[in-house]
Amino acid sequence: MSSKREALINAAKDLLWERGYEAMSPKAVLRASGAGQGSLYHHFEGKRDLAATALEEIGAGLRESFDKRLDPSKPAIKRLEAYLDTPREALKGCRFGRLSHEQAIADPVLNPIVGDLFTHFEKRLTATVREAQKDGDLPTALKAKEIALMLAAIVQGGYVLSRIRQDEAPFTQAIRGAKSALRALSTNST
Amino acid sequence: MSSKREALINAAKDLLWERGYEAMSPKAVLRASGAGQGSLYHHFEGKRDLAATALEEIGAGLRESFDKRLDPSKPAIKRLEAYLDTPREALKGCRFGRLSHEQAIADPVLNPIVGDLFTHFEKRLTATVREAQKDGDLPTALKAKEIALMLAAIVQGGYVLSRIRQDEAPFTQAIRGAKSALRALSTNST
DNA sequence: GTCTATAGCAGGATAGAC
DNA sequence: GTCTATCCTGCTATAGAC
Repeated sequence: MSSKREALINAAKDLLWERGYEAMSPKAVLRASGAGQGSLYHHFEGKRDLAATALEEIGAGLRESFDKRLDPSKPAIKRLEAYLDTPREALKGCRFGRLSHEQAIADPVLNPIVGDLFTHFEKRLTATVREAQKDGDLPTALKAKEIALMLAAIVQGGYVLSRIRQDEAPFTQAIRGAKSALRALSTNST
Repeated sequence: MSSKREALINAAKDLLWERGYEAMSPKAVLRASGAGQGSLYHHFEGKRDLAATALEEIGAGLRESFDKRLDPSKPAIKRLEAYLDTPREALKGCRFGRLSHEQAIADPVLNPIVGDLFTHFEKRLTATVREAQKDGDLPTALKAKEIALMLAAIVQGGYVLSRIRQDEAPFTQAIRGAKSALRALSTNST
């Protein structure tokens, strides 16, 4: 069977989060997984193929937890808050966002894996903002897509600020700023 | 004299922006600067020292243009908009923000160079938000520091989203969302 | 100050035995 | 399917001539 295959993928998932793509060396993957060179190149074409497989799995997990957070049982404005309130490891960074400044993000194989998930986020957030506007919880003068991208940017930018400062506080505070801004917009739009 | 020294620093500045720290190889710096190995290791202790020098210069430039943008001749709320409206190359990324997910950001020599500038940004933005509140242009219920970090995060996150999507639009739209949100908050706070 | 030559080491992939 | 041994390349730094 392919017990080593799974071990390799899991090790790659960890290392992609900890170090990113370029700094994820096959050697480190082998060490972390307990597999030998042969297993890696038997199951995968190479580093990029392994990373692609690992990223697909990571993406599936991220998408699932995102969709769960935006489950339409609560009012739209609460779902936006829930998105902001998603528990996140500010100092480790976003598993996908951290790849954004690597060369790998322009790779034709790897880019869609990351990009398609963000497109999904953007669409769902935009629809949710629009719904909140219909509910009278956000001003209709705002463009839904712009607010959606703004919220996604706050999360991604929060990671950046926290990593630079080596402190969780900037992330937490940026998120709190976003939530209180939403609330201030909300109370004035009725 | 040290004409090669300047050439090395300038090449490093370019490469740090294009590729980041880890991917900036001394060999590439030499090629781009036209200098030989000897010059590099004569003027600098090594790659890290060269990068530190280059980052200091980059940081000085960023600080100057930031301070110019927030010059207190205009009302505070306009200065916040001017900050958001700073011309930026969305697809190249922030010269400092792009380092946030590299190991180098935790380096005791390099981190302060980047971190101190962001601390400066945060302080100045916070003071500006507070001033806008006093002017009656933003709700006093908001915490100035949180809004300041939120704005900085939107810029940094905009870069991330644009790089992931390989498209300037997400950056532009996130910024537009922030500006219209500020305006919506502004018209309601008087 | 600047150059070329070279060293030591790690990244990424291949070969071939078991 | 999995292993170890090996290869080639490029990164970072040092040595020593000019």
